[in-house]
Amino acid sequence: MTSLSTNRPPRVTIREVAHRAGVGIKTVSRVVNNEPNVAPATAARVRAAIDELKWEPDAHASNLRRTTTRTKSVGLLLGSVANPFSATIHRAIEDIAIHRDVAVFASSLDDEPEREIAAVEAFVRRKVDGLILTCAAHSQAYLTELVPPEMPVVFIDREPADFAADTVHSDNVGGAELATRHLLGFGHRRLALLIDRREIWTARERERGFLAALAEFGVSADTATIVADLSDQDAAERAVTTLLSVPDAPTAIVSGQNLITVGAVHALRRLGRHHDVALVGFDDVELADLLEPGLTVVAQRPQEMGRVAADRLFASLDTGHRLPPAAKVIPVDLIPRGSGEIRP
Amino acid sequence: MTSLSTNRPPRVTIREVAHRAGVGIKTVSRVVNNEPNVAPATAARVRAAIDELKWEPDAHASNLRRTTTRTKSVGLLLGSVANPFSATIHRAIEDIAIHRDVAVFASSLDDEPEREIAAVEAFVRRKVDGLILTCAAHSQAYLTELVPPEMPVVFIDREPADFAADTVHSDNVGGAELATRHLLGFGHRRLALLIDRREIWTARERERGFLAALAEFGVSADTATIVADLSDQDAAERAVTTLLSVPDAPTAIVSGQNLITVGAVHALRRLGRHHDVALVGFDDVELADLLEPGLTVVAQRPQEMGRVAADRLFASLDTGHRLPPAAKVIPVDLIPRGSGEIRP
DNA sequence: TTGAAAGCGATACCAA
DNA sequence: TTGGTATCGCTTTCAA
Repeated sequence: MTSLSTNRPPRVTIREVAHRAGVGIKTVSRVVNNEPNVAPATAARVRAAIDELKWEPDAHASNLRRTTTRTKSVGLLLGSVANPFSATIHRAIEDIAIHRDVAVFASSLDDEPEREIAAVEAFVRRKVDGLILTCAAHSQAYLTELVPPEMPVVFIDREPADFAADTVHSDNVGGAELATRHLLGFGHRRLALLIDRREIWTARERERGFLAALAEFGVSADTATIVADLSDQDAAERAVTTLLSVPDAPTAIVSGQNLITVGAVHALRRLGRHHDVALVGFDDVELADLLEPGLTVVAQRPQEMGRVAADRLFASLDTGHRLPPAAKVIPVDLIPRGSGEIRP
Repeated sequence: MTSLSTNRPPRVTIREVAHRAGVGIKTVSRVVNNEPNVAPATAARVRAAIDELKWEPDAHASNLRRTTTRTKSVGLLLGSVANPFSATIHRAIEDIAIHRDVAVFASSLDDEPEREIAAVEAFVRRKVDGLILTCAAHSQAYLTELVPPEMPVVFIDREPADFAADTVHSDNVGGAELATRHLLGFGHRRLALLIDRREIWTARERERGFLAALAEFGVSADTATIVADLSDQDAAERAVTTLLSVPDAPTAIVSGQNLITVGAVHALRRLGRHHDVALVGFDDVELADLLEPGLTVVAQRPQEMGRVAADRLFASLDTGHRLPPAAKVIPVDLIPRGSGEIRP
């Protein structure tokens, strides 16, 4: 083998454009970067030359010398891109980003703390302009040294610890209260709560709301069963099966998350108890209205969450630095469809 | 405001590392790029200097001069990141990419041709290493001039036109045949097919399969109703309502896509015909097994599709050039759950 | 309003 | 096995 032919395609450079337009390269640079002090006629000639030559500025070359470099990309950390809740957030963010010609990197964490850090590292290394993250780790202190001080960060769905930044999340306490109060209002006194691992902030918040509603109705927490550590559908299904097999079993269930809800519905159906045990799920699921009975849920607004988070991120990006951290709480909506209106 | 302070952090450069290690910069370059011809002792000294100075090579500077530049990112074009089918593909690809430290950009096209081209442009401009795309445009000829000749491209879910590259898709014709044959086997003779716009390749393929099965059973295509241009749930719901309002209405429905299936189920329920009109959907949907009757579907294997597509992309990337285009057809699975086993 | 010259931080080539 | 030097394509600086 002799000619290892670099085969580099004959790139069009700024120099050729400048020559074609009969100006200096600095003037071409001014035009493409919308800098002031270019005569309209000159700018027009330059633009014509750019079009004729089909020149595209080389991003690497620009960013090399530039002080404030933008990759026009953002990093998004989610539970899983395959989870409908996360996917809806993702789409909402993409819809805002695309208007600004910003591309979105997404990464699935599966609630594993190490993956959160690895993903942040990976995105920072790729020099994303900003980060939107659903945190999985116990503390976000690591962000202080990992993320450049001017890079905007927005937390979505969960509040961070040891790191101050914008946060957007559902009214978890209020939503769980609403669900629980709804069941209590229908006469239930033996309730169960099914939640994910307590390391997860939303699980803790929803538990707080559940307990607050019980207290409000003067129902002792001792009469309630709380099953935690339910991180997938199968675990939830097994938990409900066990739950209902004991004497004085709960007559109503609050599910703390969409996967748990689906698992619970499966269990109730298999046991033939779906017309008998009340169920309210946190977060809506597809086809919930077509089940028999319809599935009552406290619906979140993932699209709104994504939109608000993206707006906030771009606001920081526009001002050129992080805005003072603010927290935005998104309301939830109780949707009665049948399963939550069953009496004990 | 006075000091617009560039605030550029004092960057560590390769020069300082070379000085510290007592070598030339080219030797440092050799070490970080694992090039041959470096004495082990020298390499060790260089590595020590890199660690001490915490030097990280500047990606922009490297990529500027480098001929074969890798950003360790790939672009993924999907129907919508919020559609469960697309989202599952996305996740499968991410799971493979992450092992190679490759990040994934995703873009939702909503089946709009212009967005396909815009998304490809956006990704090429960001110098992704490869592209996986569900095409929405009529022709992919544009890729020839838009995409660098060595950049690997894999089509997923749909076959491209006017551009040869790897393709991964379901057995659409076979799947539609399977669904239709299933209904014909239960005695149905007046069938309806609900599909998306015929510009979409999968819609055309599934129509072919539907017609083939009819022919196989000696049923004239004239007795069948084909409703096309159904691109969302509402349209499907309306179509089914209209469909069943005429005399000699179809007794069985084949739905060509997940959104259409959900719309059809809604219509049947609203009309109270769900125990009466048979339905087989293409592509599985969440909770399908808990409906009454259960929803019979021809399930696709989105996870397998994503995995195969990603494997193929990385195989091309590993060899350093596009592999000869190959087509991989992924099997589908008929899952009988009740709605497809209703007799006329 | 304009442009010439001096980098930016790495890689490529070639001589030592 | 090494390292000097010429780039890479653009932004910055500064003088015209």
